Amino acid sequence: MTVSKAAAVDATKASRAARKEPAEVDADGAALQLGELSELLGYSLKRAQLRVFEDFLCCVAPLQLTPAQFSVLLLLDRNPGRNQTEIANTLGILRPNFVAMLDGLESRDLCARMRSTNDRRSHIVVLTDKGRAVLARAKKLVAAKHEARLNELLGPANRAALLAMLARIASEF
Amino acid sequence: MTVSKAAAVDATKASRAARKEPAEVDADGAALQLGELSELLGYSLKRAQLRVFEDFLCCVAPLQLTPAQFSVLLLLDRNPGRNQTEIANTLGILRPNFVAMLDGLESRDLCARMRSTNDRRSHIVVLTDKGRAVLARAKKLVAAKHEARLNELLGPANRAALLAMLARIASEF
DNA sequence: GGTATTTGATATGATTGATAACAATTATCG
DNA sequence: CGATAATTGTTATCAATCATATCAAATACC
Repeated sequence: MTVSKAAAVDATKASRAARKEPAEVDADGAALQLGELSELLGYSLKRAQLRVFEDFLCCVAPLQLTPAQFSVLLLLDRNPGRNQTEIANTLGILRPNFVAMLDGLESRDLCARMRSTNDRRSHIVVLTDKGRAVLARAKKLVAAKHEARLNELLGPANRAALLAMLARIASEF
Repeated sequence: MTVSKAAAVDATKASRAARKEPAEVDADGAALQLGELSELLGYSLKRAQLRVFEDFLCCVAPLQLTPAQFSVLLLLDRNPGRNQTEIANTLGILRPNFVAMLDGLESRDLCARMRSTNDRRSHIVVLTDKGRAVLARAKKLVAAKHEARLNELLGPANRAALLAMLARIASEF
């Protein structure tokens, strides 16, 4: 996936106009035929996912948050008092990889690790005030710019149906 | 994305039963609340995409093909006489990264590079007989095991609607 | 109490994605 | 024609993601 923190710095450069479309014609007159590729669910899934993440990155660029970072903040806000392993597991992030991720958020004072009093092995991860503020702003940006555009493209009913099917695939496939 | 060639070797290990579900309960009784995360289209999109690729890898494991490799073979079959740049561009692969990918396929005798007679800079990429045979077998596996299961999960109408929306997002968002 | 497990962390490797640069070839245009 | 620009495949290189093994501290289990 292309959701680098570096890319977040100038995510606007990835705006639709300047970007090179995958199947775009190349001054050559004949675009290639996707053929059965367009019937492959996985292919369209990946393409759509890349596009959506790209737009997310762009919309939240002022706050310098990647989708993964945003999901961590959301989860921390919703589930106070949890440790690193619980947060990471819920998001499908491996514990070793979650360490550096938390380091990044903590160095920006968006969250903090606190030793648990019950179990002094675990670090309870808490949102800081700044973290809550950034999350609130991010939510607004996502709702107003990102999800709103998707709603506009698909229509509310289709969007809901899409979401339901994706969730179904993720959990029942 | 986790579609490594190494993973393809033992993709079966990723079968549903043995895998650790992201939001699975951890012997601890309380699963975390996803909250607004479950309303984020990008989140479900990514989750579904990972799951679908995982299953694809598993279904095509006997042929040792990743989704990306399969897409290249499909494209070569459908668009004979094209050079590396055209194939790579269509799939959204950067030219430098496509070199190693082609090396892999060519070393397995699934395709071959031929110098173009018109433009001696370009390499026309052609499917070999073995490539065509592997592609044919892969198509059957994908249709019978992979796409069939998705059809079963969603139903044909929903599957078509999902595909249409994803394609819409990929191309118009 | 002694062993096994869990938690956070480090190190490390593999894979993917992106950019710069280069040689060979071709296109452009004065 | 001939110089310059552009294109093609390639290499090198870097950043980011993902995965595994391992470790010390703390806890759980018998």
